[in-house]
Amino acid sequence: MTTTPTDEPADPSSGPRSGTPDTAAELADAMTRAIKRIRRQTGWRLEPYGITPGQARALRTLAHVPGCETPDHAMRLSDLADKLHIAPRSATTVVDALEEAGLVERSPDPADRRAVRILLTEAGRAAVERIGQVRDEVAQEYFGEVSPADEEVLLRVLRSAEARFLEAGPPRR
Amino acid sequence: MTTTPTDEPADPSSGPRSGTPDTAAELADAMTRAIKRIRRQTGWRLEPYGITPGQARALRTLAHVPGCETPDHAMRLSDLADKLHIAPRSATTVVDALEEAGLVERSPDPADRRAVRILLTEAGRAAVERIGQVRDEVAQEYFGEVSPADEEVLLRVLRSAEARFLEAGPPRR
DNA sequence: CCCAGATACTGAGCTAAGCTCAACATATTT
DNA sequence: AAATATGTTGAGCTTAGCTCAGTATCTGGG
Repeated sequence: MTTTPTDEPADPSSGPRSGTPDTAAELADAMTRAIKRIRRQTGWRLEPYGITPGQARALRTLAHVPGCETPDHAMRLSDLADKLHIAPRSATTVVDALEEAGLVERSPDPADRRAVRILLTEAGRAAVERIGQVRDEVAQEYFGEVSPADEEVLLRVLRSAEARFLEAGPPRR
Repeated sequence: MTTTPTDEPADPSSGPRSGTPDTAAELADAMTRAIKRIRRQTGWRLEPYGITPGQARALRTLAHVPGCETPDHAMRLSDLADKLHIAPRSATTVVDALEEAGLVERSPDPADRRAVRILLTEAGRAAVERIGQVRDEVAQEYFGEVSPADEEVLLRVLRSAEARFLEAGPPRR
């Protein structure tokens, strides 16, 4: 949502001048377009490796937790579901596919025999590596020309907006 | 893709300092998180009106073309498909739903009897209005506290990155 | 110690939103 | 006029989600 109607064509020269009340919306739109393109590019470049966008998300999520190699720190299936904002049952399917592809393996939780820990395999770690490279590469192509000073502003602003949002209560609905 | 693994929890205080080679990727991630949250919020707030995210995209796209009230300037179904990056056949289904909901109506193209022009109905225009309001509202909540100066930087950077991208050849694949 | 209720996963079957391929009507070119 | 190209849609498939119910296990109160 808040998707800009004009995706590709959008000419960046138009739009409200800063300070206008709807600059925020314009900002969101510009970011939406950028992210959409970056995601599309990234998806395309991972296709040759047989990694789908959904798998990439899952792998990155799994790899993100510290100690994700060990059966007592790696994510549980339900944790993965939470992070991905999908139902636990759906995470089962995602993990099935990853396991099928040899990128991940289920390991019993040492402390809770109901639970399953998801461990990255060697191939899984390699995939995460590739995903990171592609991600960096694409982002670099898109934002590489931005001056360090501007980058600094961007990051600062995004982070503070994020912090404010998170603070404003847990994701309400 | 290029989706940040840690969605909600991501603490904005971590990450590479600016200037680091992968700042660009960090930027993309931060933007991804922001956009995701904005989209989710927007979707939720449109639910009560019975407007799905997909419909909102389509409506905004349709409303975007100048003269979209007249059967000889309004979008054709295939144009809509292009803009939405979906197959023409899929646009048929989207339009079916919108027509069903009374937000849109098919009108024969005066100049090409194969083609169909998609006109917004009165209700359709009202829906576009609501969508715009919600979009502004959510964006404002997320980016409202950003100083005008920072906003200016953000928009400038996003636009120039966009321009550079578009210039770098039509959406390659 | 045992049981009632909570929790972690998964099987079965559904839905939404995309897709392709082929049919059909109409345009355009030769 | 015929051949080819274009715009839309019917039929049927795929993917990524969902819920609901079932099984296995854990945990807190008696």
